Amino acid sequence: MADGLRERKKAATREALCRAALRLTVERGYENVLVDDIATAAGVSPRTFNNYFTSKAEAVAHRHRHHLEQLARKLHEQPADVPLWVAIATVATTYFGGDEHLPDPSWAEDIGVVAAHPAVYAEFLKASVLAEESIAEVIGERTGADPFYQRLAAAAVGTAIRVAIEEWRHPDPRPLGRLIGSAIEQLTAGLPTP
Amino acid sequence: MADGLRERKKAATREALCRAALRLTVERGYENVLVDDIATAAGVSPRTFNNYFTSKAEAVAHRHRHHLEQLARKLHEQPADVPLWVAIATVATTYFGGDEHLPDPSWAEDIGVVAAHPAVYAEFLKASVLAEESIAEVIGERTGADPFYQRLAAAAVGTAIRVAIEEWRHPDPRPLGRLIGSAIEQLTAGLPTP
DNA sequence: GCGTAAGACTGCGTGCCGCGCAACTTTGTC
DNA sequence: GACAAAGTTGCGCGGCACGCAGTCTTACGC
Repeated sequence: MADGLRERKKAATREALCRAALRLTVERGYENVLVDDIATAAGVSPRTFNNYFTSKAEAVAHRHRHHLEQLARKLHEQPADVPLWVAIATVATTYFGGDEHLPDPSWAEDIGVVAAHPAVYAEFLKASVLAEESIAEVIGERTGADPFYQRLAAAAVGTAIRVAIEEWRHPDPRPLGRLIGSAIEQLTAGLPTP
Repeated sequence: MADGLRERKKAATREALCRAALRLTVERGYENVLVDDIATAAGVSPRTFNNYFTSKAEAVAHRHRHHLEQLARKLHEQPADVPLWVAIATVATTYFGGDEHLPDPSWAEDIGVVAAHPAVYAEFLKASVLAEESIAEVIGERTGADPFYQRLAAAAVGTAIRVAIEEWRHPDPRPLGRLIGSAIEQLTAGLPTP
């Protein structure tokens, strides 16, 4: 059974844990949050925390992965006759740029704050790469391309979003959606030197 | 003084530490290596280890960063009249593909083995991104392009190498140099769907 | 329904890690 | 040669990740 009570409870706990981890870290700073605090905030024992995440940093970074996987879902829902990169550009700019679609509005800012800690930053990158698997899969469905292309294209998408977020936090006055769009545009143009 | 005894000693210690970390981890597996072991192997006190690296995983992944920064140096040495992406493709394929240029020949295999551990993998990605700063700088010198382009192009190079390494380890029978070349070629062509 | 097996949560205990602190030693400068 | 600056080291501590075993909850066949 893919959707029993068990599964939903687990998903809810994981959700509660990573939300609490991100929120508390934004509020107090990474060093001032104990895993006990996160566990308590999620209504679960400290020991259970490590049944879901292998490190505190991983929990904090997990929401980023979640959102990238949402992106893969949205991409999957795009009509099949839309060219791949048009679909990607559309989804990425609206999901991350269109402020109303995002479940948590301050997310982009939050991860920027949180990723200031080296350990969290590393996990943020890992989360991004893990989510690329989902994106690669969708690209495979759409194009039927070889696995190498799937992974490379998915990685390019992840990279575009990452660089755009970093540029946005620099800060670049342009809105995030526009920066992501610009990054994807330059990539699909073959990165010609301007 | 940029090159006193002090500086050289520090560099030597850092080198010894991350070499030992990588070697021991390849030999015994990440879990079976203590920081004490690494410190001892490098001829330094355990406490000193954390004066150079903030975590064991960081030390293990550091050689990857080192090699990417060597790549940036090689790129810098390329004649200025060579087009950017030709220079990048040349340097990347010869440095990582041409087996004789690499200081440690088994490096590509080693990082593959070592990155099996999630914590190390995260640090491996972080190392890659940190090295991108050096690459971005060189790209800036060569092209005079805006910072956004610099970072995006550098990130694309890092991504191409990462995906090629993962593909190579899958394993794809093609040699690593050729995979990197293919990745860069597809990127500079704008990732057309095959 | 009901019993049983599988799975999840929890408390406890342990070993390792990262780092602050305060000596001590080495390197660089005048 | 003396003084300042920087690096190394031993000590100690708080926290983290996880193995283990017991308890409670969910799933499923009858």
